[in-house]
Amino acid sequence: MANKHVKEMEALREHLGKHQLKLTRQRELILSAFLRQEHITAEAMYHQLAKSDPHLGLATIYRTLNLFCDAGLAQARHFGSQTKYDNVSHKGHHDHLICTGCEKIVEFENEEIERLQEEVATQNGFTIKTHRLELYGLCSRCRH
Amino acid sequence: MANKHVKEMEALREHLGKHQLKLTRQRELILSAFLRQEHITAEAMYHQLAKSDPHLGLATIYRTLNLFCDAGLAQARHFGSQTKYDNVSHKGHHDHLICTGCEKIVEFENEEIERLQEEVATQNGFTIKTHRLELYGLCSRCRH
DNA sequence: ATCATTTTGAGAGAGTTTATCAATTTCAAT
DNA sequence: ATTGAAATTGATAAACTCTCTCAAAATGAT
Repeated sequence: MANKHVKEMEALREHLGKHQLKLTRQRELILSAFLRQEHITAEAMYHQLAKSDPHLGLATIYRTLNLFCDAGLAQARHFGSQTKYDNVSHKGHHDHLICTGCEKIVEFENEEIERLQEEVATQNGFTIKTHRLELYGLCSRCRH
Repeated sequence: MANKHVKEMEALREHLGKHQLKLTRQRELILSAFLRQEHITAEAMYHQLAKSDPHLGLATIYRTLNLFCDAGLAQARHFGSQTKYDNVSHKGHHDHLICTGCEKIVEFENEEIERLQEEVATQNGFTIKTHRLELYGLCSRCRH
């Protein structure tokens, strides 16, 4: 299980080293669990990990997920009242199709859209660092 | 000032009428203030209106802005921990360029991007209801 | 003007995320 | 392997944003 995520583990180590931070049991555990998901909230991860490690604090989950964001492994997305953390380590940037019926999330990438975004930004004198694109609607199953 | 926003006022009246809701002094006041802004949080509007009407409650601002959303005059957008309400009454749908340096927000529309979004949705069996596209970066002034 | 219904204001309450801090763990230097 | 300075953790309090509650006030159809 651990050897599955060597690359991400290495990326975390590198970030820690650069910022005089330490590698802890909790950080390894949370990274491993995080990489098994596509999108997860801190709360959900807390409950999930409580089974194997009942004393892992919620604050630690939040701190660690934010650390992953700093390290470029995760990306936070705010949905209404909750924040979901996306795994962006192993794949490139991606956008989301979200079904408002069943909450299903489909990821997609579209080169052409990305290119047009750059174009719009340039026209307005902006240099884009990141972006978010979310399409909300009904999936084929929920349309009925 | 009031006669500037006759159309929106009429739209609100129509919504109220259809849902057996009442037109109050507060709703008029908040609508008038809301239409003078592009993007505003409930909290900011609360402080802004406190000067002229110290007893206007925060809950009323929230209730009223949500009412405007129902009426199609406003649209809520979640940014990190805060919710901004956009004025969408007088213009069509638009997306945002956001400067992470000075918080400036530039609106834009791009037909081609919208078309490609539809295409992606169709490919995945989705029917889009709404979307949000936000580009984050630095404006020309903040790049230095 | 009357009165059923809706709305308001003020504060309590709910939900999510961050701050605090003593105790513990990490890791570089012995 | 041991030490010790520095970082981290867990538990809880606190902060923050937004909604709920409910008595008092306002609205608008009659």
